[in-house]
Amino acid sequence: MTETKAHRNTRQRALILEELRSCKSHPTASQLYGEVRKKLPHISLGTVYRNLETLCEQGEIKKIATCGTEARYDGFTEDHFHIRCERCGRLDDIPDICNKPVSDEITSLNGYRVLGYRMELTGICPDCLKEENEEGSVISSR
Amino acid sequence: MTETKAHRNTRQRALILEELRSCKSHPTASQLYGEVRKKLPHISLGTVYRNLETLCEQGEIKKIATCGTEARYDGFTEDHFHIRCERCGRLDDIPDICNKPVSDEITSLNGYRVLGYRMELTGICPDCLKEENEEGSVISSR
DNA sequence: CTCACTGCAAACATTTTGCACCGTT
DNA sequence: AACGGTGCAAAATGTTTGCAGTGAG
Repeated sequence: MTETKAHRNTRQRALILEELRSCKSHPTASQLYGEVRKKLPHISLGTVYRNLETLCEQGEIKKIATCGTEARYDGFTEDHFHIRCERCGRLDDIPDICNKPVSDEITSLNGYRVLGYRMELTGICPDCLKEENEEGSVISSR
Repeated sequence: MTETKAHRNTRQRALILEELRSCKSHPTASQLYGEVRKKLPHISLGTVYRNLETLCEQGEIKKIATCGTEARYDGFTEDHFHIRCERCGRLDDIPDICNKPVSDEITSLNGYRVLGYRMELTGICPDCLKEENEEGSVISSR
């Protein structure tokens, strides 16, 4: 049950990981596909998805919960949080300004075994704010 | 810009809201479809989606960020958090045991205007834990 | 030489949308 | 009546998968 399958280090996988590590943003599978294709024009989207899944299993990258539709991927796995723009969907890292929301002592809750938590701030990104101001300060109704 | 469209109170919308309010779980659109169809057999899935969107806009319900594929809906809009089973996807409410993770004073961050935050604990639900034990305590590698 | 991985395309799953008709207001 | 909402079916979107061939180990 714990035996790990031997993974091969293919050019495709290496490039996908490299791309994800070198970009600060949190791209979707198809954005990655677009980037990697510049160096490997015949790579397929299916391969990108398969490798993203494998890399997640290996703990090399993380898949980010998305409120909307497309999944995002993060090349950095240390615990950190994100802020998401409610207007355009942009997703950025945030500095560790948060209090630890859950005591480490809580390992069990409602019968669940607690393993971790995930947090995301929401707001309006700088670009969308600028646009808003240009339109004549329409205040978001939240 | 702020004019709200007049909404009609249709049987479909009322039933969807009623169903969502009366169930403690956080159903997906098609689970709701299944339930509502018991009372209104000809309702269509498209109508369910359209009404869920409208109800969200009206602030009557909330759409819950999902790590996986299907969106979940919550009939209660007061701030509260969820715990999600990493094994089976089950999603429960949790009591307010969390410290406020973000100071109210933080209204701006990385150029964003901060509007709120969203948090979710992750773990293994009681049912999956039981199964795990029956299988001979395989410890999740997390 | 093996078998994990690939490209491709088809299948899937979820959500959105166009259209003609219906029913709240 | 007006027009927002409905059912239906088709389309769009995002992701997964079957298959035969390829290449890392």
